[in-house]
Amino acid sequence: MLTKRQVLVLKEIIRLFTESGEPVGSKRLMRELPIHVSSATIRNDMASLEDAGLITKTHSSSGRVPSTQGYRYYLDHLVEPMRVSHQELATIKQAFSQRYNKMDEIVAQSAQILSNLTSYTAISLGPEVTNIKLTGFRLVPLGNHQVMAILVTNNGNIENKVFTVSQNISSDELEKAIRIVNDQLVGLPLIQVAQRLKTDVPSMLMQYLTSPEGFLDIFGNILKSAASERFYVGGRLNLMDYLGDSDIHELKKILSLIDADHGDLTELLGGPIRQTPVQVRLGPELKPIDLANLSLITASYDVGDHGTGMIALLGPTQMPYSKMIGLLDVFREELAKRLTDYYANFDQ
Amino acid sequence: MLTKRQVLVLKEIIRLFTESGEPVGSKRLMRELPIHVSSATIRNDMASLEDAGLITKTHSSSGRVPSTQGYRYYLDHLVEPMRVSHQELATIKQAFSQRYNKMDEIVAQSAQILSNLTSYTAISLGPEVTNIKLTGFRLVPLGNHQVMAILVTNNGNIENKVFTVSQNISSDELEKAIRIVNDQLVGLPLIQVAQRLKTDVPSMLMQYLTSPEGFLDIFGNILKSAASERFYVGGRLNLMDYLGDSDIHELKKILSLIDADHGDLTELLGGPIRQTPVQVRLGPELKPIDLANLSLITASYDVGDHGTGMIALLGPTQMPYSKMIGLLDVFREELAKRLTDYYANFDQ
DNA sequence: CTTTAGCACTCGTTTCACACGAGTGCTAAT
DNA sequence: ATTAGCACTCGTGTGAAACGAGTGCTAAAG
Repeated sequence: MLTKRQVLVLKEIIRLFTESGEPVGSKRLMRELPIHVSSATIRNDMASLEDAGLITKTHSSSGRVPSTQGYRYYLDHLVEPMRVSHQELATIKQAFSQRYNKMDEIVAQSAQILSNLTSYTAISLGPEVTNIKLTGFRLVPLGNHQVMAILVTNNGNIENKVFTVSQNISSDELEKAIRIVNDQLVGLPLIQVAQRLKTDVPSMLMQYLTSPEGFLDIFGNILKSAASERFYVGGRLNLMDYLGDSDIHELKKILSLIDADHGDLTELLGGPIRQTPVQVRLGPELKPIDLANLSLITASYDVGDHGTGMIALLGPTQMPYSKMIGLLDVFREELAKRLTDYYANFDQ
Repeated sequence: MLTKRQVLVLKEIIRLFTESGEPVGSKRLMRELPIHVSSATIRNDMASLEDAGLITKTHSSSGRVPSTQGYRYYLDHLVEPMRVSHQELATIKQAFSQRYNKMDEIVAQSAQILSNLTSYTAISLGPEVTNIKLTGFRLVPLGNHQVMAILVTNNGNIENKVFTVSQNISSDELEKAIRIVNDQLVGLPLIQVAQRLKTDVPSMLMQYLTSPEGFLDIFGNILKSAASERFYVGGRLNLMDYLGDSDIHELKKILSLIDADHGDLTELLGGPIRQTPVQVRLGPELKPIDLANLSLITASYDVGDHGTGMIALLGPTQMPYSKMIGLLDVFREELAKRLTDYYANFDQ
């Protein structure tokens, strides 16, 4: 069990180390601490903290640095989120004040805003309803054997792809096929749509199309990309600022991880989307790779019926957590509000 | 004027420096050169080359390194493009052997392929016809006040955007408006389209739409993005490998330059697209910023009536130019061929 | 006139010794 | 329980010395 003063010392070590980036010694602490005790006393406390594994030395006679466990303890018991200033709140609102035509645009921009605000790297992931439903499907002939397929889902996602069809399918036949899709499949969750695409839909299409395979390919293809998660990353290059000392290979590894869409990033954010408060995960606690010297703050945001999304902030372990946690907490609310507004616009 | 042997020495210095990355000394040259002369003789030649400004020392008693002028001389008078192996050619063809549905996909992939092939950074820019023409315009209502606008141009570009319209415009009115656009504007160069959008088109639309402003906004907006150039970059992160020694700020500067679409990149590639052979520009010769230790190989590719595009390779100054120039020369042909095939598919 | 052997010289790199100082742990006194 | 005092540790910085790859120059040989 830690004494009151030991807790104070730990907090101060974290504060000073975050500010200066240098190991903190007992004399320095004596000057900075609000209480008046000698450096020897502080040294005793520091020894206890080290025994508890909360701080370490960089070498046998250096100042102390918070350990991963030290940060963990701090985050679990000591941090108190800082309130964001009115000014900052205004900046956020201002940044969101554009007009958006697609849900994705808002989510993408939120990563941008958050990275600008913090000078770290932000990752955002659109709200995901457990069962996205199909609300519309269109095929638009563009001439020259080209067709654009458009798929609309109830979470506001609009997916489109251009396909080249081998022979000219008569637009009459297409019309009918599209009508079948819209009559039979609209309103169903995407998972069910995908299922029926393999079972009874082909035979229904058979009546109108001589070879429904091409059509099914197109539909299946675009269905797949509508169902897959999409990440947006803002401030990739900020990594270079706060990862300064570490070597270039490390940097490349992290950038590749972030740029590789799907899969790995989902794991980094902690698996499938679910509602969580603002959470901090430290480098060694992260999967799929141990991001030494980095930590990740994640938070979910809630858009009611339209699902739950995630927003995350990747930065150095020596982050001003108090401030960042407060910021993210406000930010998630703003983002949720902005998305709710967006949906309200054409939902009723 | 350089003697035959001096030229040989220069070539060998460049070759060895490219291979090893270390300054080349007279003894090393004596071993590697095909002719048998003493190191003293070589030293004399090296002194002449240094007087001519083609090589320099890193310090007063080090081996020699090619100077920018030295590389310039080499590139202007000495390089002979290496033939690409059958294997490599096969790799290129193989990489292009997918099915493409959009012209952009081919161009984007070409940057990817080229960067994989070389481990450098590749930039590609789609073929640009001096006067792109409008070949089609569609508006597809998606429900919920949303409309997707699709614009097709004769260079195979397909641009689409989703808009939210304030009040429900009757689809009847829209139909008519679209017909006007298609009847009046299709076949015209985009520049003329943009012009007429400001002059006589509004009054024509007036007959069918009560407030054509919204429509014109949409159309103008999408027209703009169809007309703007688009760059594709492959192997951004390779920069980290070949820029290893240089500092992290340099790296960030270059990455920002590359990631900032439009504008700066056009300048880097040497202004507006035109037909050029494979060209090498060295760091100090580059605009808008002096990319010390880097050099840029550019080449245009020609797709006949469908315009001329650019492809470029950014790498370290110590590149195996002979090989890279040969490669890029073959690559431009392959890319042109691939695009020609693509257009032929629905052009007749 | 060109080439070569020889040699003194330069300068970056590595190694080692040494001093400095910030910081520690421990002990004994308060 | 706190504090003053002190020996000890260890990273950092400095300077001298040894090393070696490479150079420029001179004088002899071809």
